[in-house]
Amino acid sequence: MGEERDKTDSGPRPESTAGALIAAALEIFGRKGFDSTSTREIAAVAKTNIASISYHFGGKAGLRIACAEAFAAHIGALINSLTAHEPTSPTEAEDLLLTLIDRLASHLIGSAEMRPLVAFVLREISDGGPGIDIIYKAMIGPSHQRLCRIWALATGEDPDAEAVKIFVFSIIGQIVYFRIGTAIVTRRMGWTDIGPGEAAKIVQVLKANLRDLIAARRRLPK
Amino acid sequence: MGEERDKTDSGPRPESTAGALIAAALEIFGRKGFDSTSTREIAAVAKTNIASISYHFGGKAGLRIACAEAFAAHIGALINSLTAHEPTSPTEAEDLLLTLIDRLASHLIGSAEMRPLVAFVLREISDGGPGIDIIYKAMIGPSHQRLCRIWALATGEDPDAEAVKIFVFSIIGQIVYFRIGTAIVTRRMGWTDIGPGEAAKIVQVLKANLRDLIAARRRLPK
DNA sequence: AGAATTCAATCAAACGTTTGAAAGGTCAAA
DNA sequence: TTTGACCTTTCAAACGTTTGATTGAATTCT
Repeated sequence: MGEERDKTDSGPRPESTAGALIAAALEIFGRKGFDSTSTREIAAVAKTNIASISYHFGGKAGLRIACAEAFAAHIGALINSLTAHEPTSPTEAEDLLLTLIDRLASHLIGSAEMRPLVAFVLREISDGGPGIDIIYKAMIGPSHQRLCRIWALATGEDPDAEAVKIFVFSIIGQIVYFRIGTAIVTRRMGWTDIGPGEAAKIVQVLKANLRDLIAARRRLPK
Repeated sequence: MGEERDKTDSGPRPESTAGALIAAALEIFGRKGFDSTSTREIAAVAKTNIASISYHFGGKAGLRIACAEAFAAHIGALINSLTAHEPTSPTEAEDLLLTLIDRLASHLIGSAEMRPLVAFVLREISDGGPGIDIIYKAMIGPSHQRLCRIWALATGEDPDAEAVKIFVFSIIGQIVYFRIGTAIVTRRMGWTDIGPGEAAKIVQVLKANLRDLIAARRRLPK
């Protein structure tokens, strides 16, 4: 029973061997994919022995799940911090919506700190990996539901309507694509990469889009 | 100990070994990723010997590039067929824009025929594979540039403006996400998968979004 | 016949995992 | 305080399997 976690620190711990393995695996899994990552490379980056992976996580697959759990734990606090305030009026909901999209996009696109975590999650999703379940429950499910509620309050639509759910996904899709298709975007834009400066320009466009969409829906009577 | 193969078959199409390998690789690469796909599985699906891959394409990496080229050739005709008509007025541009998004989204999300091709391309993009160059030149570059032109005509903005380019990517991102995040979307929506029926609902939302965004931009004076 | 292609068999390298021993820590008994 | 048994953790080495690629003979086509 060698399971222990440090509650004072957020994210994977670089101190213990298990924490170092999770941190290393999270980064390499995200960058190269699960199958393309060898246990030897993970152990080397974590500065430990290969056998530690089997010892602590039962194997490579177990380490993958531990990475998803570590991400969920790390992102949980961030989600909760954004869930503190609940809007009561449509205008308040609109402001909150714009703020949330700003934060979400900045973290997803621009943040260098979040880059490995985001890469891991996106790869897990597009690969249909076993981490989807954990990630969905910890992050996507609650976030999407909440965004639907706020959007419904802002526009007067039904938060449980199919079209509203799809719409919220389309907004998220706008953001996610700039991470997935970074190689394409940078090439077309003439950028070398998407740093904070480029991310700011993108966020500006996405916020303008959302503003226009809210205005268009608000104009329609219930 | 072998099974006889009738070469004088009257099968549906007499496919060459190279063609069968490309078709098989395209499908498996798209579904499982390049590294996770073994040459043995490709050869088995293509009903040929492993050595054929090295013989025809010089190796696994060569087959990957051949897949990208095959996709580019296949998609080139489709792109050209949509590029036939050039709009002259803003309203004409708006109609064309909506039509193009409809076609693009239907092919990307709903089409069962295109599914393997789309999966391969998206994986190549997110993996930063060597096929990006071919795919960009054959499909993404021309398409994006053209969409920028049409959008600019519809709204009176500058087709070379940075914000316009980013905006067009955001529209594409809306579509792509429903392919990338199919596992997430179906789970939240309570669907089993995204077939033609679900795709139609999504396209409807995306077209409404685009309509609203055009109206909002059009309203602003030049 | 001669070139082009496909085949079974085989190669070295890399893979994830396992092994048994060594190292580190804890704690009750001496 | 010292001792020694016990448990956890780390380590080098090796395991069997699978990988992409290659070989030379067999087959097919021109």
